[in-house]
Amino acid sequence: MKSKRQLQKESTRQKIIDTAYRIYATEGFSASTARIANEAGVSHGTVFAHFKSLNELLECIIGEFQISLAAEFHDMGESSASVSDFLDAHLKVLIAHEEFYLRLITERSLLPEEVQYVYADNQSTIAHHFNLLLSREIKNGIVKEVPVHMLFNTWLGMIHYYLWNKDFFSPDEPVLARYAGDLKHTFISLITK
Amino acid sequence: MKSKRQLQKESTRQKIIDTAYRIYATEGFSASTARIANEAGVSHGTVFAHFKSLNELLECIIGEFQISLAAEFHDMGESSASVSDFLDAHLKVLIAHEEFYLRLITERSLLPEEVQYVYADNQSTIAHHFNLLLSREIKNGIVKEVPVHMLFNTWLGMIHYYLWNKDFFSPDEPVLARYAGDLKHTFISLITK
DNA sequence: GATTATATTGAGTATACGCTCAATGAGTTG
DNA sequence: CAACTCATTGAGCGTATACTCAATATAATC
Repeated sequence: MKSKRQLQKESTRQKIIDTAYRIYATEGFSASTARIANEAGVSHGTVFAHFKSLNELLECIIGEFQISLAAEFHDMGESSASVSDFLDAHLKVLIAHEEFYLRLITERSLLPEEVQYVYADNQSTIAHHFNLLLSREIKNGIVKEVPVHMLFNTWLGMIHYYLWNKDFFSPDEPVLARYAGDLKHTFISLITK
Repeated sequence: MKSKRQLQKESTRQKIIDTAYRIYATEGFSASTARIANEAGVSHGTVFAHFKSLNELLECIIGEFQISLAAEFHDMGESSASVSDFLDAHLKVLIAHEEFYLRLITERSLLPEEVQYVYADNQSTIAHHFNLLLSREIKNGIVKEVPVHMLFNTWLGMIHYYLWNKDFFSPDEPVLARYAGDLKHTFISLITK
C-alpha cells in the first residue's frame, strides 16, 4: 500500500514528464524548464526535486520513448510475413509517434550526448527483421541482389528525408500518413526485379 | 580606386566571415559572437558594426554558401550527359563542401527562419537537370517507370541519411567520400530495370 | 597641420536560463 | 496532539550571450 505522499510524488513526476513530452513534441526541445514547470502546474524548483538536471529529464523522456518504440517495433517484426507487411507496420508505428520522432531527428544536435544514439538500438532491431525478410525474397529471386543493409538504409533514408523536410512536403498535416503510400510503392518498385 | 579605409573595412568584414564560416563548419552554429570576434582578431563590437545582428551574419554566410553551391550545381547540370555522370558530379560537389553542408542539415533547427529553406532553391535546380536525364533514360527503357521526383527524393534521402548519421557511419573521416561508391552503385542498381 | 569623418574598441547592459536552498506546510508517526 | 519527515515552493544566484555606445585611434580632407 502506497502512502498518500508517495502517490502525490509519483503523480507530480508524471505530470512533469507528460507535460515535457507534449511540449517537446509540439514545439521542440528548446522549451525551458520554467516553461515546463509552469504548464505542468508545479513550481520551477519541483522539476529539480525530481530530476537532477535538465539533461536527466531529457534522458528520461527520450529513454521512455525509445523503450515504447522498441516494444512496438519488436511486435511488428514478429507479425510481418513479407517485406510489404513489414513496411506497412514500420510506417504505422512511426505515424503513431510522428510528432515526437520528428523533433528527435530534426533537433538531435540540441540533445545531450547520452541520447544522441537513441536510434542505434532501435534501428538494429528493425534492421534484423528487415534483413531476414529481404534475404529470403532475394533468394526467391523477387528482390534485386543489392546488399541488404543498403536497402535498409535506402528505406530509412526516404522516410527520414520526408520527415526532415516536412515543412516542404506537408507543413500542416502529418507527412508520413500523407506519403506512406508513395513511399512504400516507390521502395517496392525499386527493390523488385 | 578604393580608399585605404574602404579596403580596411572590407578586409575586416571578410575576416569575420571567413572565421565564422570556419568555426561553423568545424564546431557548429552554437559558437558565440564573442568567440568569432576573438578568433578573427577583432573586438566583439566590430562584429555588430558589420552585421546588425547574429542572424544577419548567419544569413550572409549561409547565403554565400548557397550561392557558391548553386553555381557549382549549375555547371554540373550542364556537363552531365548521363545519370551516372550526374550522380558523380553531385557527389563531388557535396564532398567538396561536406563539413559546412553537414552542419547546415544537422543543425538546421538552430538557424533563423530566413535560412531554413536554404536548399529549396538549390534542390530545384538539381532536380530539374536530374529529371531531364532520368526521363530520357526511362523513355529509353533503361530506368524503371517510377515518378522521377520520387527517384530524386530517394537519392537525396540516401545522401542525407549518410551525412546525418555520419557519427555512426564514419565518425573520423568524411562520410560521403567513403561511401560515394556504395551510394551510387546502390542507387543505379535500384533504378535500372 | 588642423579639422573632420569613421572604423574599431571593450566595458557595460539586458535578458534568458539552469539550478540552489532556506522556508513552508501537508502528511506521517508515536 | 506534538514531533518529525519530506514534497513543494519561488526568490535568488551564477553564467552565458546578444547587443549598445561613448571613447579612441586612424584615415581623409582642407
